[in-house]
Amino acid sequence: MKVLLADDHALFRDGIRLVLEDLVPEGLEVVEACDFLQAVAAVRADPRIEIGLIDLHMPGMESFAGLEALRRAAPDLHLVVVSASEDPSDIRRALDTGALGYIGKTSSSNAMIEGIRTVLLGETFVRPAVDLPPTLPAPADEQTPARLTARQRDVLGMLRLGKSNKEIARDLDLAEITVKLHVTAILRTLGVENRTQAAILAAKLGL
Amino acid sequence: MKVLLADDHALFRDGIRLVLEDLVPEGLEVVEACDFLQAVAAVRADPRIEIGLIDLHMPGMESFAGLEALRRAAPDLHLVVVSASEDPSDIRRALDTGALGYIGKTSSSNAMIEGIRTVLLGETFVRPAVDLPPTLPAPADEQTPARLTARQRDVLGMLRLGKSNKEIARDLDLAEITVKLHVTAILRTLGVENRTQAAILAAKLGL
DNA sequence: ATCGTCGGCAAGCAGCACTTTCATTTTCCC
DNA sequence: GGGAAAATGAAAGTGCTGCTTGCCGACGAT
Repeated sequence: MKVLLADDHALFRDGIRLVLEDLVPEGLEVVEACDFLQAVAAVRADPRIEIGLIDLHMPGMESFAGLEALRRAAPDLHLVVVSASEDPSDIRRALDTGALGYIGKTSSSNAMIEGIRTVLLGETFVRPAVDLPPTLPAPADEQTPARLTARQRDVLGMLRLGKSNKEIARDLDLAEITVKLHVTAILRTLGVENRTQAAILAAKLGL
Repeated sequence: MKVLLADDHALFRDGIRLVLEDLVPEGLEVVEACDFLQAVAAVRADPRIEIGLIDLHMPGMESFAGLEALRRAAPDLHLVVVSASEDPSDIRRALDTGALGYIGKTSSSNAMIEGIRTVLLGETFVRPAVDLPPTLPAPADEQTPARLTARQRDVLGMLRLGKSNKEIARDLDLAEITVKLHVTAILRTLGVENRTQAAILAAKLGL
C-alpha cells in the first residue's frame, strides 16, 4: 500500500509515518509532501499511490483548490482529508470536492487506520461523525450568496447589527412574523444555524 | 525522563509518542493530556514530570492562561511550546510566560529532540530561529475590556463562533446554567444587549 | 479570621428565536 | 392568462436566551 502523506508540519508527518509503520502490517510505503504543489507532483510522478492523507491547511494553495488540483491530477487517488478542523461545513465541502474520507486530528490512530481501510474499499469515512449540512450548491458568486432577495438583504443588514426581530420589524415597518420568516430564509440560504452565525458571516462577507 | 505531551490532536500525540520512543534511547515515559486542565492535573499528580511539550491552542482555556496555569502548578517543569504558530509574537509571548522552549510543528523530529535536551540543560531553544520582538510589557490590554475574566474570555471565544449555550457548555465541560451566567456577565461587561452584538464586537476587537 | 473575587451549580420565569404550515397579494415573465 | 417568485401576514409549537436569586467552595489579600 502506497500512501501519500501531505502536511506542512514535519513533526506531524514524522509521527504519522511511525504510526502507519506501527499499525500497517506490511507492504507499506509512505511518500511525504509538505504542501499541495509537492503533493500534486508526487501523485503525478507515481500513479501507484493509492491513498492520500491530506491536511486541509497548507501553504501555497487554498485548501479546497488544492484538493481539487489533487483530484484532477489523480482521479483514482483515494483522498482522505486529515485536518485540525472539525467544522461540519469544512467536512461537507471536502466531501463535495472529492474526498472519500475526513479524519479530524483529534481522532485516534486506530480510527485513522480504520478510515484508510474503509476508504480503500470505496466507502466514505468521516470522523468526527457529525451531522453534515446538505451538499452545497455550486457557488454562483463566491463572495455573495446570489439567492438572497432584496428584502432578505434589508433584514440581514439590520440583523448583522445585532438587532432583535422586533426592532427590525419596527425599523422596516413589517410585522415581526414577517421578519422571522425572512430570518428563517436567510439562515437557510447562508447555511448557518442561528442569527449570530449569520451576523458574523455577513460581517465577513461585507453584506 | 518523564515527558508530558499535551495536544488536543490525538493523531499528533500518538505520532510524537512514537517519535520520542524512537529517538530517546531509554528511560522515557510519556504522559498524555488533551487539554490544559488535564495537563495541569497531570503535573500536579506527578511532580516527576521533567518536561512538558505543550500545544498552544487547545480547547478549554486560552493559550497563555493555560501556560501560566501550568507554570504555577509546576514551577520546576521545563515548559516547551510545540505549536503550529510560527508567529514571532506568539514565540515572544510564550517565552515571556515562562516557556524555555518553542518548537514550531514544521520542525523536524531531530530538532525537537535537540530542543528537549537543550531545555533540560536550562537553556532556551527556539525553532524557527526568528528575530523576536522585545519582551512585551505587562499586558495593558488596550483592546480588551480589562474586566473580562479568563473564563469569560473562554466563553466569549466560543460565543463569537455562534455556538449556543448548550454547545459551549458541552465544549467547556460546564453546566448550561453556568454558561448562561458567564454570558450574562459578558453582555453586561461589554455593554451590549444580546449575544449577537457581543459576537460582532468580539470579532471586531479580535477577542 | 474576614472579605472580595472567581468559578460553579440550581431553579424559575418571561420573552425571544426559530420552524412549520397556511394563506393572500403583487409583480414579472412566458 | 397562467405560473413562479417575492413579499406579507397569522398561528401554533418547541427550544433557546437572558435575568434574577440563592448557595457553595477555593484562593489570595488584609
